[in-house]
Formats: sequence, C-alpha cells, structure tokens
Amino acid sequence: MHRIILVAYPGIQTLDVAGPGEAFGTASRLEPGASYAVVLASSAGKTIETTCGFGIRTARLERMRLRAGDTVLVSGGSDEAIRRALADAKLVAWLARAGGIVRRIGSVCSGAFLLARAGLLDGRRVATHWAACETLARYRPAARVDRNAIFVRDGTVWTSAGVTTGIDMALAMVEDDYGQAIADRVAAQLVLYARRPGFQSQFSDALLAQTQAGDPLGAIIARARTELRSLDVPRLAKLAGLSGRTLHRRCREHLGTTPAKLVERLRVEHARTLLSTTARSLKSIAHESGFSTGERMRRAFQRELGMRPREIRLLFSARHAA
DNA sequence: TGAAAATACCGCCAGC
DNA sequence: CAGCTGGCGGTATTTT
Repeated sequence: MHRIILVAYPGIQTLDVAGPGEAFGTASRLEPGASYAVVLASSAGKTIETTCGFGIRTARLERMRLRAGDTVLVSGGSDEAIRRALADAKLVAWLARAGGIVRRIGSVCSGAFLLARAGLLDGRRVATHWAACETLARYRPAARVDRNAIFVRDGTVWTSAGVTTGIDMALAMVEDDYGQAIADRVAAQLVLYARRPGFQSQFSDALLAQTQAGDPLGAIIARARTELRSLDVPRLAKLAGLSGRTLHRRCREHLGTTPAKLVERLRVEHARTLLSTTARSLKSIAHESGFSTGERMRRAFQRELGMRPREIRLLFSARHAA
C-alpha cells in the first residue's frame, strides 16, 4: 500500500488535486495489483475552498506521521493563494522535513514555488506552468527550470507543468510502482487520449491545440512532421499553400514563432523522442530528424532546450530502464 | 575558431 | 476604404 499525501491550502487549483487524486484512486479501485491510500491535508486541517469555489475537507498536516514509502504532492493555486502559502512557515517547514523522509515529493503547476521555498529544488531540474517559468527561475536561481517539459523527475523530486499534466505525472508514478500495463489501463479508464511522456513539450500541446481547432497551420504541422528530412522554409510554405511572407505572419500570430524556428522545434522534438526511446547513434537520429550533421543537431538542442543531445539521453534513459 | 556564404526575418509597400 | 496578400531587400542569424 502506497500512501499519497496531497498537500492543499486555501485557493488551490481544483484540478491539481482532483487529477492526481483520481489517477491514484482509479488505479487502486480497478487494479487488483495496485493499492494506494490518497489523503488530502492542509496546514489548518479544515475545509478549504478551491479556485472554483468547491469546498474540500482536509486532514491536518501535523497529524501525518511521515513514512519513507510516502509520496507527497503539492498542488498549485492562484497567485494570491501561493503568496499566502509561501508565508505559511509551518507548511514550508513540514515540506522541508518531508523532503528528507519520503520516497517521492512533487508538485503540480505553481506548487513548485512551495517546494522551492522549502529548499527542495536546489540543483534540480524542474517543471512548472509555462507562464511561471521565468518567475520561478528568478525566485529560486538554484533550480534549473526546464521550460519544455510537462513533467520532470529528478531523483526523488517530481514537478509538473500545470493542471492536467499532474495526471500524466501521477500515471508515471503508477508506472513506476506497478508497471506500464497497469498505468496504461488506468489512463484508458480515465479516457485520456494518450499518455504523454515527460519530455513532450508544452509547445507540442500548443501545436496540438491548433490542430484540433481546425487551424490550417495544424494540418501543415502534421504534414511537416512526416517530411522533416527535406524541410526548409520555402518547402514548408509550399506545403501550406502560402507565400513565405504570409506563412511567416501566420506563424507569428498563431504560434508565436517563425517558420524556421517551427521547423527546428519539430526536428528537436522528433530527435528527442528517438534519443530517449532508442539506443540509436546520434548521427542516425540527426539524419532522420532532418539535421544534416550531428553538429547541427547539437546546436539546435542547445538553442531549444539548453541541453546537449547526450544529456537528454542520459536524463531520460534511466526512466525507461525502470 | 573565424570568415564567407546561405538562409531567415520582418518593415515597407503596391496590388487585389 | 479597410484589410489581406506576397514581393523586395537590408539586416540578423545560421551554416559551412
């Protein structure tokens, strides 16, 4: 039996607790092989209100006797709620203590600020909501904020980007505990379209959203993904049926990027997946992703992710070995 | 590492 | 006329 302690405070984001809570709860309820006890706790231990006005009952944090096998997950909340929570010395101290005891400690969305405050993110690679990345990097310079990840596992510390990605992260924990088959069945039960690995960027989600919105660019992106090996800006324009100039404008207004950057991102994304799921040589991965040489791939990775391909492989291959 | 060559970016503008 | 398109070309960035 794994205990999951969801840490709450007034003004938390409803989905940040409900998502992971249901993921673990579903696993426990439907999978004979899996067993979780999910508890909600807050500093005051009362009924607290979430962002949308739901009242949820919480146990008192201090009453929790921490065990080495526990998992602690801190929810995100509104700016105001986070600010108040950061000032809650008891809460921060409890988290700091938990960090030294439990097997896994993590956050969803802006909950990362509380872990940062407790000193748990120093020297770690972490994820948070895209709109909060810069603020977190400034708030705690010792934390290495990965702007692309939807969730990151760095040793015992797990962080996720925001709301629904908390579910992806919870499922990765289920996989860690009970294997992929069970995690996949839970995902199916929750009717998740596809389970996303942590390295899949928030940027991809934006692209996916465009696709579903029926935006012409969405279809172009899908096409482009299949032709990475012979793609440059004029070619992309041709696929899109637009002039270079107009394609440029569309990319700016819909995706906040430029055509060449878009192509580069798609290439990096593709290569990144291959790096972490196969043992193929960097050179062959570079070639398949449309980089003429390994050197060019390395430079693109540095620009897009601030990391070298080799580092990506090292960081993510451990996860897959488990 | 450095410099030349290639490619991309984007303000501007005429044309639809 | 407003609003969108796409060509031009100087500057910036990336590649070789």
